[in-house]
Amino acid sequence: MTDYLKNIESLIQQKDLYSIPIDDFFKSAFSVDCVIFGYHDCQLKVLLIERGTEPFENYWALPGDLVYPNEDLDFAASRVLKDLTSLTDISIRQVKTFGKVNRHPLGRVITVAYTTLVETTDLNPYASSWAKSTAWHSLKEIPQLAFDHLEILNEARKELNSLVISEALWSQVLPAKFTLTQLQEVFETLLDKKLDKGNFRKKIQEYSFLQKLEESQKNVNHRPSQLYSFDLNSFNKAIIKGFNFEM
Amino acid sequence: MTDYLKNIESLIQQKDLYSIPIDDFFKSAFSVDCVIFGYHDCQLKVLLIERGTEPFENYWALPGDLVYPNEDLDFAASRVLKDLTSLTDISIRQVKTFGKVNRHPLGRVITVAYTTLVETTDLNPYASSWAKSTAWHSLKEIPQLAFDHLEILNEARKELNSLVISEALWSQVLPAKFTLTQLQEVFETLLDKKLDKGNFRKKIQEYSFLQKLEESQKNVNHRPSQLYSFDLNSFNKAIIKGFNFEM
DNA sequence: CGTCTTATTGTAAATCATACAACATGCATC
DNA sequence: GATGCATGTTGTATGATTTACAATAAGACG
Repeated sequence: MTDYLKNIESLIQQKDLYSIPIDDFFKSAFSVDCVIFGYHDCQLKVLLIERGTEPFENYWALPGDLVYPNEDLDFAASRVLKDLTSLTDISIRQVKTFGKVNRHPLGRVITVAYTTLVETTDLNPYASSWAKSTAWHSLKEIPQLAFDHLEILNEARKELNSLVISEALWSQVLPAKFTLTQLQEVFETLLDKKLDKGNFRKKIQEYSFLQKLEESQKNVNHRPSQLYSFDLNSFNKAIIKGFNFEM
Repeated sequence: MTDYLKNIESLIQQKDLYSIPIDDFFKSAFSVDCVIFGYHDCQLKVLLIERGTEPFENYWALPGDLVYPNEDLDFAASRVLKDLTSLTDISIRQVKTFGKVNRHPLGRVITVAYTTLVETTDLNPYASSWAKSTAWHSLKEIPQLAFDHLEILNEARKELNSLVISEALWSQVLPAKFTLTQLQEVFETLLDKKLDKGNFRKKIQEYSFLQKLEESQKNVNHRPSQLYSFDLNSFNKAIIKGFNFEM
């Protein structure tokens, strides 16, 4: 028995569970599953992989992975995202942990769900060796998913709206210079409702994190729109002030 | 190698991590830690245990436990609560999962934090065999805590306010028949601010989950107050309708 | 220049939040 | 029983915010 397991043994003993062999506790693993939402052109999709191995071979699933022994949980989520999409510096947030006993047919695996929002065209997702393919799926046409991934997806979708606001995830799907109409479209897509143009502008501009640029749109066959950029510093200050914002 | 581990091996192979020995993945465990807030008489406290064993012997810590091999995660949280307080039928909610590599000195242990709110006097918490003592601590006087438990406590405190509203946790700290003043006191304690009596009443009564009873207070040396009860059915209906409520 | 399209600003009405006051009611005391 | 006390309960005036909708602005294009 390794030193490591001896340590673990002392852990177990703390809990007065002498009747359960120590090995039984450490026959378990944890994984991360990523719900990567993609936005493009007023459409919201989610990135799924097609599994190439059992269990659930040929099923679609959320991209995920076991967590490395020496890897922080949050880091593992960023790694899965990066391996799949090559995107870094993307804010990815924990949603919830799923831990039913039988959620994985091969053993006890609890999984921590993470979610984020990216621009669909920012990336060429590629299938890793054990996935047959990857594809963006409209949220209205989700195929049957492996494991409890449909439940995970639904929880993440619920979480998305608040993250878009509280974490400014919207800034990840807009170009560095954007118009207020583009910004409004992102909100409308995510909230799945029309917003009044005038009211949206009044409200959003009360917050200081929108920086009016000297520039405006070019080559459009109508009145060109003022361009704005996202000021992360002001946004963080606003968060500290305790900042409350609904649409 | 057991069948179980063979299964796990196929799990690992899916991830193309042949360079990492399978055993390394399964030298990890997961636990639940419970942030049990206690309310009584306009005071908010948290239930801590004093550790009787290493690591962190003699430190105060959140009550927690490893998750049994055949136990759902949510169930484990209820079990910890029940073992410690004998309370059942209490709504306990997941807060967040903490998974830094070195958060536990003895090995890789990720922990899922849960939180709830109970009436302090509803229970006599008793120390289990590996805890020297348990006690309610005021949130203003938290001793040094074991592990990353201070961080967990702070996250749970942030979550508490929204749960009090969205999950009606307040109903767990009031008697079956209560006055609006009592209800207001719960909100004031949790939000840590005074609320206007008239406005509070107007707002809270717009929601249908407060049921006016035929009864009123007895034996008080002032005008007796109308008693109300909590109607869980209406509350659930309100939630389905998508229900938004701030104080 | 006139028309098209979208951007931007304005405004009236309705709704909601806030602060504060008035009144009600049972108990205690005289 | 009349009076005062303490808290419960209801009302209202004010201002802030939201909402719906309209008016105007500005560049493209013929």
